[in-house]
Amino acid sequence: MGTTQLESVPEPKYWHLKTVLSEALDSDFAVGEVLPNERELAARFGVARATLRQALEQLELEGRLQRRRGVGTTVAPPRMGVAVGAETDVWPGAGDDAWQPVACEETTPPAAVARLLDTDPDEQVHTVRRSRMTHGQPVAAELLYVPAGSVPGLTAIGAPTGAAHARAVLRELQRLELEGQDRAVELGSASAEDAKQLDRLPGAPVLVLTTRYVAEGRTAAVAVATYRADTCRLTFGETGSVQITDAGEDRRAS
Amino acid sequence: MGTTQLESVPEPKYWHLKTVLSEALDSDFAVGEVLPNERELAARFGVARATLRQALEQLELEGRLQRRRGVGTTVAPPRMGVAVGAETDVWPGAGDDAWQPVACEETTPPAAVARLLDTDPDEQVHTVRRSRMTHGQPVAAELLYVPAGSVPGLTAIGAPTGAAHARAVLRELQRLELEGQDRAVELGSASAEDAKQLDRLPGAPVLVLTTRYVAEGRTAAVAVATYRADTCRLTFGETGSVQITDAGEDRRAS
DNA sequence: AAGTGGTCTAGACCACCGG
DNA sequence: CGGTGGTCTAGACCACTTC
Repeated sequence: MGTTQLESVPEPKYWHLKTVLSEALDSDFAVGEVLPNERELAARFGVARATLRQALEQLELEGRLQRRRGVGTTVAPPRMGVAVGAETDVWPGAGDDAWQPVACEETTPPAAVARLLDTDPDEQVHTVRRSRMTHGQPVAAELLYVPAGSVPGLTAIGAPTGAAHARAVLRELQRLELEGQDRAVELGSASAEDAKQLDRLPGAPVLVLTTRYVAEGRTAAVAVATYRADTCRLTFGETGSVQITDAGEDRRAS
Repeated sequence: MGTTQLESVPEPKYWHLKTVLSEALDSDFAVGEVLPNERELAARFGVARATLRQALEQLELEGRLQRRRGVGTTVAPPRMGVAVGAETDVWPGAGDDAWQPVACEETTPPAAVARLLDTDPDEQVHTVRRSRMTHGQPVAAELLYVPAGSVPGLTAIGAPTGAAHARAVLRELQRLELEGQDRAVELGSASAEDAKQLDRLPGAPVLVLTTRYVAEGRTAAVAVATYRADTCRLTFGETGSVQITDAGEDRRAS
């Protein structure tokens, strides 16, 4: 009879928690500040720790929080805009950007990359691993796949590994005339190696940027770069004018 | 003494599970096939259901699985490439693309958008909600913010809401000469409204594409489009030639 | 009604970081 | 060493879809 239906569609607890925490972050916390630990927060809100963690995970996914084992949970700064292709039609390593070659070896690329390169699935290609730093933090780990045909000058090589060889491959690549490039972005999760390079745990969410470099009418190289999804916003500038500097998640009040 | 340390760095169970399941998906399952339910899978692998779910969540995040409450877990098809800006320098709604206006109302945009538009934080702007379909599925939900100054022809309006008005705003917008656009991509989670429009649960991972349209030397409009991260790969074509069709997650065997 | 995935609990132990 | 977040368990109930 008088049973007033308070919640016809009961919002999940963790969802409501996320909203409450989000508003608290906006009003009561400064960037870099550490939150109370999970056990205390859970007790304070009267929920199980797992539920509280579900809310924290969402907030971390949205780039609002940063959690580090053994340290604590801190308020994350706004995501940094990372330019990808502001320098359009430029070979990797040309504009002496923030990329830094780490190593190089001969590998058989993943099937999907071999398809883009139009090589045999078991053909070995030069594989350059690079690392991108911004503001002192690692933001991206990249694997650049270069078929032997794209770097004909690299025939007599003594030690086909290491950072030195990586630079040699990049140098040879820049001798080709770049005709264009296609890019694609998708969500992924960090492999064990990428995670280490990005200073995150394996499985951390990443934005996977696949770039296909076209020269002499064919695919000359393919780069697969994984960007930290929690700290990065990928910007694609075209006008050369002021870029989007702070769109970010909708830190709404309503 | 003779204690052979089998696992100096014990891999988490859910991580190992994910690998095993991933390989099983490649070899033993076809796209669209339904997996055994979670309780049975957990029993079969000898883990708690929560642990199994952690592995399934990762695989869903990578676009390998699709889970629907009340139905089951199915093998997802490869992500579809969704072109964003293959038609560069075109106003929204011009190329009669897959976008479809849903509604329009006057709102005060989020603070971040107001900053991009360079309007007062509490100034009302036309807000067009659009929906993008591909292959019969909803892939993106967009909010397009248009300040009154960008559509001077819209002064005497009777009913400033609804799909009809949305089309009117887009029509007026196309009278301006588009000079360029900036884009940014980042990870987000679906709001309740976006989730409904995308046929997902609130909080589902989305790729947020923010586009700034420049005309007459200033920002004439801003679009915030949220793409389903589980099913979409955003492609940025430039050469106009063959695009990246299937890069995707590294379905590796190693 | 039966079966599915989604949420939630109250514990436990582990890996890592700092002093 | 103590404190942090990360993993894992064995249950329970709920919301949704399908028949």
